[in-house]
Amino acid sequence: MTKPITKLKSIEDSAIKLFARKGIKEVTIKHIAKEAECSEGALYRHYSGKDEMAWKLYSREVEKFATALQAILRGKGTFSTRLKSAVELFYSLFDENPLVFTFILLSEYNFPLEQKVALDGNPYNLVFEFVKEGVKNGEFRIRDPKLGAAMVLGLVLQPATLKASGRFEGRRMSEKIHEVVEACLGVLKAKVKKPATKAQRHKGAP
Amino acid sequence: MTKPITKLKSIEDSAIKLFARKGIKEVTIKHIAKEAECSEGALYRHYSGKDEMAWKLYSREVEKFATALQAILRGKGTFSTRLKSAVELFYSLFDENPLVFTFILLSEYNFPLEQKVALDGNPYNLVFEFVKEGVKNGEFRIRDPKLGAAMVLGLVLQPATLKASGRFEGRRMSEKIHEVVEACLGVLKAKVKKPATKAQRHKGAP
Amino acid sequence: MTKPITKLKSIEDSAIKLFARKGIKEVTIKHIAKEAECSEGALYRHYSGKDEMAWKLYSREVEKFATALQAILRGKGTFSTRLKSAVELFYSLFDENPLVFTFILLSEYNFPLEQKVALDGNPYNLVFEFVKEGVKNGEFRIRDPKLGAAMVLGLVLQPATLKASGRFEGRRMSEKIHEVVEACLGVLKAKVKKPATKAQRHKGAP
Amino acid sequence: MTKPITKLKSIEDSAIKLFARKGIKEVTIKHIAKEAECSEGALYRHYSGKDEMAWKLYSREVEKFATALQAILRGKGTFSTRLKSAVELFYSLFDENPLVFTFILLSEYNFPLEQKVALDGNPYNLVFEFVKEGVKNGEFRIRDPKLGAAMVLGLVLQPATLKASGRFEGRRMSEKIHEVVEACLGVLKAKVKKPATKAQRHKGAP
DNA sequence: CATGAATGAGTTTTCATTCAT
DNA sequence: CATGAATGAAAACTCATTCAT
Repeated sequence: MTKPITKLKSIEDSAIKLFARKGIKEVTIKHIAKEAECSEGALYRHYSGKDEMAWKLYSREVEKFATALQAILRGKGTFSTRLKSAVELFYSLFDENPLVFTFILLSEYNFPLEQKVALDGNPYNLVFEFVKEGVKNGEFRIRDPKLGAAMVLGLVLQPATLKASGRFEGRRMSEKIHEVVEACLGVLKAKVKKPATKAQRHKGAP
Repeated sequence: MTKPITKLKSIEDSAIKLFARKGIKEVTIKHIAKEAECSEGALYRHYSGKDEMAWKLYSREVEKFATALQAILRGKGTFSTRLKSAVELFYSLFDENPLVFTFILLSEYNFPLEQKVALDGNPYNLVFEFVKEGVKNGEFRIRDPKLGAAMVLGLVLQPATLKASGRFEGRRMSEKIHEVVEACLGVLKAKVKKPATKAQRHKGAP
Repeated sequence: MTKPITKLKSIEDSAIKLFARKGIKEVTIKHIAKEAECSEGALYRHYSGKDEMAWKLYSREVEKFATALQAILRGKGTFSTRLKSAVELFYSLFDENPLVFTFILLSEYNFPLEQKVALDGNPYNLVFEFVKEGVKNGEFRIRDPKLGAAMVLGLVLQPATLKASGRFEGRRMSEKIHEVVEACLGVLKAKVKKPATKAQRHKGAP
Repeated sequence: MTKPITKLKSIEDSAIKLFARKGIKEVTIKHIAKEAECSEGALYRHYSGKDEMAWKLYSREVEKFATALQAILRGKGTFSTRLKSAVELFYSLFDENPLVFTFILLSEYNFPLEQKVALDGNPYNLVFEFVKEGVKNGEFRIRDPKLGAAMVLGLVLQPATLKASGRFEGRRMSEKIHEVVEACLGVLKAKVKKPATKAQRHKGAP
């Protein structure tokens, strides 16, 4: 019954690992087969070819993340709260499985735009929509929501990207959540939720 | 003596253009030769191969930019002023020559880390150094300068990257300078230079 | 498991044949593939390239021969007897498989010296060692063993080389064994074993 | 008047040096031009191409040597005396200009047989003819003159070849003349000229 | 004339995919 | 089914030779 089924898992893990390290184009079927300790032909039992595999893995992981992200961004709470949860989600998942996120982040430009745009719940779109809503709602007071989304995206991703490429020390991205969220809220000119603690008396636009 | 009549320029321009549009790996010698209207062998008089060419072009352009960036970041004026000039520099150059910057931004991950790190005047390092100085000087009050540099970098680059990949409309990046600079200063918790309006009294951590 | 059905043998045989006839440099992958009736890519499953293949085939054949030669030269019997056996070995193998030996003899100078010298059981070294021993033992009375080894080597190889390059007629090198051995013994100033006929009384050093 | 004419000499010397070290096929026009410190096109002023140059240099040097060799082998004196002079000639010239002889020895198999055979005064033919005459005359008593010529050739060339490739120490081949000549005479079963002095203690001409 | 960049045909090499075993 | 050798089309690279300057 519980027979190990196939080497699919091993193949996919190996592929993601190698894609993350060297880029899709640099990785050959031979590499993957070696890493997964299986034959070169094995891959074709599960995918029609290398390109399909790369795209399937990419979109699967992106959508997995996007689903969680969407739940948060479209969820309850103030926009600021949701933003914070989103960053927490991303950095936690990144810490849990840096290879997957490195793969996602670095493979971004290996697929034609149309494909990516068609992705159900493209993260960039989610963020953009979220910012737009926040602005409409009045909680974010940034002028250009599209620019705001782009800046926030870069602000959150860049530290992770540097970490992925080894140029950012520190054990876990999670440690940075507070500062990053604070920065995001500043960029979006979020209303200070509670003048509560004297903390975060941020950026109130005039 | 004798005239150096050469197709080098044509080859390099063609290569950068194609690299920017399709990615290094997707571009073949044949493509470049066709675009440059020369033979395939011509390239090899100037470079030992495609990979070397890509790296030489990348590092040349990065260093060219880094030199200008350095002059600004290490120049005179308050840190905030210099930051503004740096963003202006980047977005103006981007507008002037989007292909070159697209090439740089999207090729980033096609080179092994060691190579990039060894780059004279690596932009990330310049920004990090700049932020650190700004913090030491007291003009920036962000806690973690390394994180700050990463966030600012992402914040500035991401809109350009989206533009480069066609997902960010708007004619010119230059139009965004003001908002981006403002965001950067917020992230770094810059002291408000002139208590101009009473605006921007932000982010003082407790 | 699964059958290893391979064209390796065919590729190697074809390569040796062609290398022997036209020289390594003149032979293209295309030639080999055609002769072996396989695709050009097939070679690369077994060797990293043409040069590696040539060297591997060369060294394999040289070492194969060197092993047999060593067994004889370090074996039992008088030095003269062993020398005779060695010549017999070489000429018999040459007759059996002229292509292989032609390949070896004519490819000699296609490999950098260091590679050849590193060859396990380099035939020249074997012969030199053998002559040195023979001198120490007193059976060979030549003054300069290194020179002796060189001369004997040339004496034995040159007729074969001429044969290999088509300038030496005669069906089989084996027919020449007796005369060649006699010449070798003379060169090395071998003690006359049995004052057999009064022949061979030449070369007697005082 | 005495203007340096051309770089022909420099080109030829460079070519011979490189051919000797790496083999004709391995040497490119670029190599030669660099070594000769001239342009790649310069060569074509003197030769119609690389192959022609190689053959012209080869045949020129071979014929130069062959002419001298012929004068000796067809000259006066006993066959043994002439043989001695021939070896002296070869080893002296080799010592004077090892690169030229290395080039000749190693390039041997880079030209089609027909070309070489057509060479005026092919050294192998000269030696063969000489041995045949010596046998007819009765001074050499070897049975098979063709084999004898081959063996003598190998015996003389092999030490030089090893020297050329650095596997034979000793300052000069000339030092070996006596022993080599003695060996040659033994191989050819030369009549002892004068049982005279107690043995041939060298080359005294009659 | 000399130069060295360009040519272009030929060669080597790569590698996703197929398929006989 | 799994394997890994073979395929073959595409890509990269080489280099003798040409020729504009």
